[in-house]
Amino acid sequence: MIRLGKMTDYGLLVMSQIARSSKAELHTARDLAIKCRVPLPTVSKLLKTLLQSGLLASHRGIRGGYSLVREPHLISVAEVVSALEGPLALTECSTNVAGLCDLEPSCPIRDNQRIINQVVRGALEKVMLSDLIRPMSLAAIRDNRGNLVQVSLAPGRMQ
Amino acid sequence: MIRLGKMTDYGLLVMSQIARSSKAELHTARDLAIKCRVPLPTVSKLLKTLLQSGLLASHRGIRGGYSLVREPHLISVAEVVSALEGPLALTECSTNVAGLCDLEPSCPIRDNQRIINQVVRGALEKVMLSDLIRPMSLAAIRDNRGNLVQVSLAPGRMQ
DNA sequence: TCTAAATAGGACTGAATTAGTACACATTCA
DNA sequence: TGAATGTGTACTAATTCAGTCCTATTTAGA
Repeated sequence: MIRLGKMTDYGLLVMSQIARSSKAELHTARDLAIKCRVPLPTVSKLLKTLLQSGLLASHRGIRGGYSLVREPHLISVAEVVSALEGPLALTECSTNVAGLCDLEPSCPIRDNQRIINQVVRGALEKVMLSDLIRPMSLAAIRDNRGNLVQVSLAPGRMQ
Repeated sequence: MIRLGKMTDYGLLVMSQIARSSKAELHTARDLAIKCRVPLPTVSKLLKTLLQSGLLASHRGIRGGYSLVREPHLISVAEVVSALEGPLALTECSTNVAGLCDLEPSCPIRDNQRIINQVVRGALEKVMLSDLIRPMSLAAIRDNRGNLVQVSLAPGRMQ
């Protein structure tokens, strides 16, 4: 249905792992790799990216490690996804300077993308990291007003 | 931010093109290719896929062509995207039979995916094809109750 | 009944992207 | 000073995707 790269999956996994402990606690790349069962170099790469995006803080040197810069309920899935998928152009045309695209000035693709992006982004902004750290029991997310909304996890076509 | 393949973009474009005329009218692959400025073989491929997904009906032979099976306001973007992106496993693990994944039984990746998919799908189900066929002026989509909701198309980081 | 126009289906290829690895360097603390 | 840890860059292998081509089938009309 919607394609999140493997890296993004791992990233969410790593972030939730960090989110499970107290905010101040430091986690080394090695520890996270073991706990998440993801190869160390890959975790390391992820952590660097998340650091650069300002979602993590790092301490170097022996006894170093990574920690969240905010509480889990203040970090949205949208932020993590944005960080890892990059400021992504949906297709090359989104990055065109005006005039390059021969469908200009009323490029319908571009409009479609804008609409869809807006909708999807809005949806992901409502899911917070704290919603992901209860592995088995989540059945609701927060709506715009912070109220819990039922999420149907009914069996069925999952795409 | 979210990656829809080029094919999906084209697909939405083609679908909206068909949706612009009356439901009964037939459109040949050639016509659609010209109007959408997408290569004919590509359009042809798209149409076949959309046909198999039950979103289009076809008439063979000379004077043949494709038409929508439902009114544009009854076809959601989610349906078109599902049809074109395939019954997509977000990562390989979504298709595993139980036991293959060593993170079982409480695979957090899987749960994350389920949550995110649910949220995104819900969002895309609210955008109908008819919302895409007003290229320049769309500023609102329908919410769960069918009311128009403002969509902020403010300039800014578009991911 | 023949022909042209159109869909149907599958095989193939080149290119782009991504996941993952490796290595050299920098920093911190005991 | 040395060990543990993060930082940054470059590279490679694998996968996926977009796009093309070819051939069969169906239909309408001359």
